[in-house]
Amino acid sequence: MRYKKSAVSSSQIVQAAIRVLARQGYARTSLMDIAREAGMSKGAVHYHFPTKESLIEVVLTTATDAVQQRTIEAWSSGGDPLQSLHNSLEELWKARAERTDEALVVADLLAQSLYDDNLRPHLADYYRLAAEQIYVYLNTELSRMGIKPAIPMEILPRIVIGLLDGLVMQAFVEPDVLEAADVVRAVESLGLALFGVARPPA
Amino acid sequence: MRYKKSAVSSSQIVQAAIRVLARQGYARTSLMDIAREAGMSKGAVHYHFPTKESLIEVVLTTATDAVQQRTIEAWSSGGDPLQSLHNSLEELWKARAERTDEALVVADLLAQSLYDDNLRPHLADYYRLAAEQIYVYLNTELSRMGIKPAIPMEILPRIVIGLLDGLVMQAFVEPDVLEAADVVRAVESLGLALFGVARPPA
Amino acid sequence: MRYKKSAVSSSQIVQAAIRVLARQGYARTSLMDIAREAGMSKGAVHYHFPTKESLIEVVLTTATDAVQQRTIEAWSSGGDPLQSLHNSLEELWKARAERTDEALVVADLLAQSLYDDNLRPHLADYYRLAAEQIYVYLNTELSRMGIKPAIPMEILPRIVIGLLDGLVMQAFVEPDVLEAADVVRAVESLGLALFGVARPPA
Amino acid sequence: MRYKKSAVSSSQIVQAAIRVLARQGYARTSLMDIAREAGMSKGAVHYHFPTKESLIEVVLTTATDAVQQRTIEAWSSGGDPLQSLHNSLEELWKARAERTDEALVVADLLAQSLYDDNLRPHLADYYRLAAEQIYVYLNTELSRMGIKPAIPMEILPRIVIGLLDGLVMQAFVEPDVLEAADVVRAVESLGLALFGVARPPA
DNA sequence: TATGAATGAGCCTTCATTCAT
DNA sequence: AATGAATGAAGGCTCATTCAT
Repeated sequence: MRYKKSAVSSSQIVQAAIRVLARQGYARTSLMDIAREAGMSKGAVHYHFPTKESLIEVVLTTATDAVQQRTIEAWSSGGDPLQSLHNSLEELWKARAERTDEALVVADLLAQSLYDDNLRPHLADYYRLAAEQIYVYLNTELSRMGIKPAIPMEILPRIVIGLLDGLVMQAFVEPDVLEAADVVRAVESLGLALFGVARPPA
Repeated sequence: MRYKKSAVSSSQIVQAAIRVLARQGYARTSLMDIAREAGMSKGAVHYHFPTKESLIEVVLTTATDAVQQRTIEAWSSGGDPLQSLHNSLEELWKARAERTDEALVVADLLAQSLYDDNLRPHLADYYRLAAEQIYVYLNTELSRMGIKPAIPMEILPRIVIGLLDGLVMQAFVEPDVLEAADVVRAVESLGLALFGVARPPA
Repeated sequence: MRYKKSAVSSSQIVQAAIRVLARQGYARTSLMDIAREAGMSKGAVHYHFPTKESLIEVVLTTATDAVQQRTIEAWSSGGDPLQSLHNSLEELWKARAERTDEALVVADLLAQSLYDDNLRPHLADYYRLAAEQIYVYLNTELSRMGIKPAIPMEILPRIVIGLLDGLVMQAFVEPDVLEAADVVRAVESLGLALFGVARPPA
Repeated sequence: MRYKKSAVSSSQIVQAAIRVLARQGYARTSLMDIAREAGMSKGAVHYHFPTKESLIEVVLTTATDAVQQRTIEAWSSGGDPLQSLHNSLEELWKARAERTDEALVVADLLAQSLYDDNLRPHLADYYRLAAEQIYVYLNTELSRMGIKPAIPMEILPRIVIGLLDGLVMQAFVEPDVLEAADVVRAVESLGLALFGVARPPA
């Protein structure tokens, strides 16, 4: 009973932290802010997470998991391969660009991780996992369609992720420059071009 | 005379700030760190830049300018269009991925800018300028080669920048996963595929 | 049965506290440290000792008792009076200087007691008891030997204690400066000189 | 001019710290207490002493110096050797037992030093210096008087210091048990007994 | 133009204590 | 009799900022 409460409080804190971080960014967020958002005392936060770093680590993995989780489902769409690719790309993009709290937190902590040795491995994992997902998906689909990509399959997933992440940052900085439909269509064209397949008319 | 000295000190501070920020990241850098690196007192820094924000703004524009400047030269290579494209892409990549102080600072402040209304416009400018450069270049080259891209020319530069920026973040997080040659070759293939041109053998 | 268990836990806590205090000193010891050493929760410690002060008081009396107890036996050696004195002094010294946990705790809390009105009386008792012991012993021995000291019998025990305590602090601060044999011999000479008796050759 | 101010403030802080420590003891004294006593902000204290430890170190050396300094003068009394010894012992005692702020601080930090590796060396120095002073004095006086002590000259100063320090702690714990006159007379007798000299009648 | 000194708000963390279970 | 959870008051420290010189 008491243990359950701890788990509940613990995740309340993490969720609160994600909300505050999404709103203010890491550099401007104090434990007090998080405690207040979680409706607890500062002491309670420290009871569950001995240091700020330990909390942020959990926050990061939680946020990356959320972003990841949202895309996993998108891969299994089956049916028409072209339509499936389209849907998957769209979800991949939305999961990052829709300014969900988790996506914002990942983007922010990504920069932090450049200088924080505890954070960096988590982001490396995040990239690796995402790359794997895409690799498996593309490998299946492409062999199903009997075509070979123009660039090595090992690097292709990294390209996809990089492209999306980089575009997301632009979208965050200039919200009106990039529209979802345009981006998806462009990425799609790009992907198809690689395999000598013409994009179907919009 | 006095003005010159002031300008010298001022830029010494900015350069010192770029070095320190590249080393420690924004969230872990204090004005004291910067002053020490610049060989001055904290008071002197405040004399030249009334607030920390005002200094960071100048730092950001200086850093983005440096990254920008490095690529401008790359565009004018002329000669064989394919070779020219290759060279330009390579320089574009290196300017971001070589972990120069300026590139690191831009990557770090990019995240800051999500929560800092003073910083964001500068990054928007940076993106806009880079996109314009690429637009002009591609427009010229493509019409020279008489081909039309498969995706709108308006969005194409954004794609290129996004792709490179996104890949750079991965390279920063996992230094050994992406090698320059691979990236350039892949991006190149990607670009060429868009225009139905096969990449020349390595 | 329940009482016994309580008493057991209670004394476990006190013993754990003595160990931790001997290791870290009062100023650096928290109730958590003590609870952990005792293998209990913080709440359990508070169940047995409502406040930290109340625990420390018991710790102090326990520690002084232990130091005291160890010397009591030394007094009853009988036999050759000179040899008896020698043995007693030696034990008196060792009980304090051997860095037993209890001796360290007494030394540490002695300083605390200067500012803690609850602790001071306990130390006063400790001194008084030790002085009494020595008084009784010396009185018996001296009258048995038929000699009179050169300084008042009332102050003599205080002198002995003071001498030993003061030397112990030096020994604690500089472990290698004072060797047990030297100290005992010196104190012995001192004592004997007071009564015009030459110390027997080593 | 500015430098002087710094030195002044710095020593104001140290003096304030000594007053507060003498009043409350190390374990109960915060930097805020010291800042308030010094009439400055907490930040100012940290400006002059980066850490609490660094301040305490200076406080300790200042306090031991003060205690030391007070006795140095006492040694040079010249004249009748017995009277000189008496005066010196009296001053030695008073410097410790009169509850001057410095003496209290030394007594308190002495216990701290058992667990603080930065403090211990300072106290070792304090003991060493005091022992040396006494050594030189006694050596001169005794050879002037043509007598030899019953215990080794190397250990004799340690005995004197230990005796006084130990008695001081008793006096601090039980202010009314030990009176200065009694102590001095007793110590004097003790010293003289060592050399076979009868103490002159009070 | 530059410095040393000082401020004060805020930060992360520790800790004795309370309390429901 | 004991625990896990939570509190809230300090505590030491950092830091952007101000100011007299």
